[in-house]
Amino acid sequence: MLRLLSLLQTHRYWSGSELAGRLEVSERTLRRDVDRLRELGYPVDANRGVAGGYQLRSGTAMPPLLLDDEEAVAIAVGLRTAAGGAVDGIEETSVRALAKVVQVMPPRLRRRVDALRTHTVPAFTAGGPTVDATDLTVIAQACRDDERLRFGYTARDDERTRRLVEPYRLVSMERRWYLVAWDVERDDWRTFRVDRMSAPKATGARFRKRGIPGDDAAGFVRDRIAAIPTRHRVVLDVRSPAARVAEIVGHWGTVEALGEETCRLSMSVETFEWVVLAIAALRAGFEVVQPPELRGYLRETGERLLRDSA
Amino acid sequence: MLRLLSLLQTHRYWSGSELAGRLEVSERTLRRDVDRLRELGYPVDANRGVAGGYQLRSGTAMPPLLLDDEEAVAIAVGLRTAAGGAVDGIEETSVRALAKVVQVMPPRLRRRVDALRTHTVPAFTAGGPTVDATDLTVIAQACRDDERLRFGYTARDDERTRRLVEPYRLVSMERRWYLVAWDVERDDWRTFRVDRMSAPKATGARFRKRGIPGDDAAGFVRDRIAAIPTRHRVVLDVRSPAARVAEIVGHWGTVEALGEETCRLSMSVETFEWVVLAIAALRAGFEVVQPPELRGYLRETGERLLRDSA
DNA sequence: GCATTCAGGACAGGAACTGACCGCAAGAAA
DNA sequence: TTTCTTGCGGTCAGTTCCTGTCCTGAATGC
Repeated sequence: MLRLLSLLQTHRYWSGSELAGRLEVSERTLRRDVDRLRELGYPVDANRGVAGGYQLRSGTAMPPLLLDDEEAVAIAVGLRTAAGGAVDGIEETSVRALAKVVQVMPPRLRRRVDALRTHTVPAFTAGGPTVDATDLTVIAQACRDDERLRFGYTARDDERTRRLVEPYRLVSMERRWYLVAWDVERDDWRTFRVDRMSAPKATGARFRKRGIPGDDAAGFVRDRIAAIPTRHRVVLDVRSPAARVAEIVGHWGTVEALGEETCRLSMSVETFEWVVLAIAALRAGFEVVQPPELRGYLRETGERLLRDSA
Repeated sequence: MLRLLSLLQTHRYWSGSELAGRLEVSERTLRRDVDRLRELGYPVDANRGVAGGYQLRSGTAMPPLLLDDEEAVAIAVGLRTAAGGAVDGIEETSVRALAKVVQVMPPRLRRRVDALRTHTVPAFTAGGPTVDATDLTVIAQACRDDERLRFGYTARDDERTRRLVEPYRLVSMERRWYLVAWDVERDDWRTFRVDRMSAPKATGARFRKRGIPGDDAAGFVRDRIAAIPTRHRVVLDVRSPAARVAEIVGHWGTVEALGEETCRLSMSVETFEWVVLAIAALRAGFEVVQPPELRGYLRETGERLLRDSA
């Protein structure tokens, strides 16, 4: 049954006799199995006549995915980058899915995933700390399974401590990961920045989850974070046709034509380096509309470039 | 049976009675089912005594993955970015896995994936053309299923044609996707850059795959590509401690200490904009070691920054 | 020691799976 | 049109194997 699903997933078309042979059953049984699949909600199309066969179409629910080794590795790697913040808005889900995949993944595949990590083309966080996706999954699993977690933590003042907590939830906010947890030794709720944690390990000891005050982990984190890394809203007027600008940096912000040869580029960035990158890529004159402090930054950078490239 | 696997995948610990209740079977049957799973090679651990239960460990093979909607979306999105070239070396596998996932994905989920695409934080291809992952999967599926493919193609000289081909294989090379296919109308093997293709559609007509000359699609592409986009090898001496430089741009190249306060940064980039980004992020003096033409580029960019930020 | 929880053998009833045989229908090619 | 291929589905009998209900053991933690 599962094998049938698996075969249907790998190759789109199969003839009845081929499938029956592969599964070592009679063709009648195969037809019945196909029927069963259909009853279960997996739509299997069939074509009659010469060169007919079966194929699995998309249905209303995800069927069990039967992956080979390589595909599993690819999925894990993809989720890893997504969890790292490459795509907005699905970090949490990615971590959850990653935890699930990693949990059932044979160790040899896990090693391959780890090996590939080193080859990741970095999303270039421009100085921002990166979190290790492996740690992230450990934490996510501990949250899910109500297991206590032990880790080292470097506080903002560089003080290093060992912590034992009852993890509550992972929260992704402003490109950073936070763990909301009950600190067992300090007897209180705390938030931890994941990039400041080291070597998190589930102790294996389970606990009964307690309710968080306000019942809103994300809100809790938001309240706790005094200094949210501000994103800057940047507006530039560029002396280049809107079409060209859109082509080069379009997926980065919005471009709005001001005339034949000029346009306005608006984008939201975390640090000004990205603006420099955009300007470099554009190879066109520009004018800073907003914010004023960007001018000083650009001037300073320009001076450095000019002086040191002599 | 599958439901049991699914439950074991979602939550790490389950007590026997809980599982039995959820599946509406007796506990004896549950134990037998667990046994069966174990015989199938899925290692289910069990803990006795108070607070005991079952958990799914990683085994020697990937079990069928049972995903909920959100997880499926996360996986598709992750694979999408990986296929787009965010991670070196697994583009091909990612596309294969993506094709598989997308094929069985209910339409409503597919729409969610598409919706999320627009929110993708771009890997900032700095002017390089981007391929649409949806097109990529269509092509990959056509390759896999031996279906003819119809699409529009814009050649290097901007000439637009309609093509009907028998797709052979997708090849990812130097951050670009190429399709190797037998052009039915031109009666010859051709390579197509995927980013130059528009609206690829499988016609549904299947064909018998022919062998490619040399039996090596990647080699075929390599031979056909005259101008491979060259990557520049850049070496900079930076007036900042190696540790600091490594922290900021370390995942981007290699850092080697030259003294207490200086170090050498080597990286391989496709375009010089990235060097500007690195210099901006470093906020430190530097000296270009290599290549010489980088100096001119930096000077020009510096001048523009200085002039236009006034 | 006791409660809890998993492990697993024996047994009987029954559901469901299987293969064999059949005629039929739909599509493609001659 | 005819013919061939391939999928569709009904019936039937045999048998596998799944299930629930006993039961006793054994490990774990209080």
